[in-house]
Amino acid sequence: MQDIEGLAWVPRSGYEDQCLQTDQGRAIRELLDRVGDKWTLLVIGTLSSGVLRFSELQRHIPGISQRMLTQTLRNLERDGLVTRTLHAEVPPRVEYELTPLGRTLIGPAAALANWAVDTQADIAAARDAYDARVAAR
Amino acid sequence: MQDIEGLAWVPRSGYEDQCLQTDQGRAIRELLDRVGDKWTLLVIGTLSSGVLRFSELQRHIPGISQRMLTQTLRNLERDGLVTRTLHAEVPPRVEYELTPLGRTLIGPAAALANWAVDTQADIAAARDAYDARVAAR
DNA sequence: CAGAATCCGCAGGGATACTG
DNA sequence: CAGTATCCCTGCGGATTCTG
Repeated sequence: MQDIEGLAWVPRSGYEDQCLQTDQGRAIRELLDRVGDKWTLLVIGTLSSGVLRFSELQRHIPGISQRMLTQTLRNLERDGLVTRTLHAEVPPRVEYELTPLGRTLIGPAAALANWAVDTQADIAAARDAYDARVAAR
Repeated sequence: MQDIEGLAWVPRSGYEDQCLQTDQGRAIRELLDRVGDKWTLLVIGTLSSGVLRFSELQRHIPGISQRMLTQTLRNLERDGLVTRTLHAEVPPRVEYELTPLGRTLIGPAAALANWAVDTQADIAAARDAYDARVAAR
């Protein structure tokens, strides 16, 4: 863990320095590289409820292809956020589960998801107003 | 604001129902559509420290092009997260600022950014271990 | 200064077919 | 069942040029 107090996303004395050029900027980039794609957050959200096997995951996440589910799970496994357990049976059974590290992402991610839900009405209204303003011109 | 208690990203009674097929799934999609691109979170993070004009924003966010800054700001303005104030001078001066609604995003987004910083060492280690395991085979 | 418009490369991701 | 491999296409975003 490293100290990030001076880099948090909050007002500083002013904004004279370029607060996003260093660690904070990199943090955001890494974050987006890791969970900013189309499926990762959905997979994590689905796995937050417990262990699931491949086909179950696919059924829980409508629209995801085999290819993308595999790819997403591999990346998560590589990052240490998900474990993959292959049971040597026939037919094979593979179970996926969030690691303790992966579970630490649930809180922040859920907060952001809840933000999306809480603000959707306001944002839709703002959008309509904006579009009306543009159309009127 | 609508009730989302039953849809939060937490363990439910089990996972027998498809928790991501409805509101929660849509929330994540909308979230990613809105802030999942390459620059939006960086712009919001930069504006969290106060009012900035176009050129200042561009200087504070290394690597962003005029095109993408403009586009990002337009979207944020349209969603009601940022205000654009054109001062009728010559040369023109345009100032951008987070709206109260936009400011509500700072907390959740910062939490996620901090997660990225806090976990980067663990994730890098997991990655190295994974790659070593794969290379050894 | 703050943009609008245009061109273009390439990576994310969908559809499909095949395999241990 | 749980993948892998291949093809293909869309659109994100960079570079450049032009304007009020």
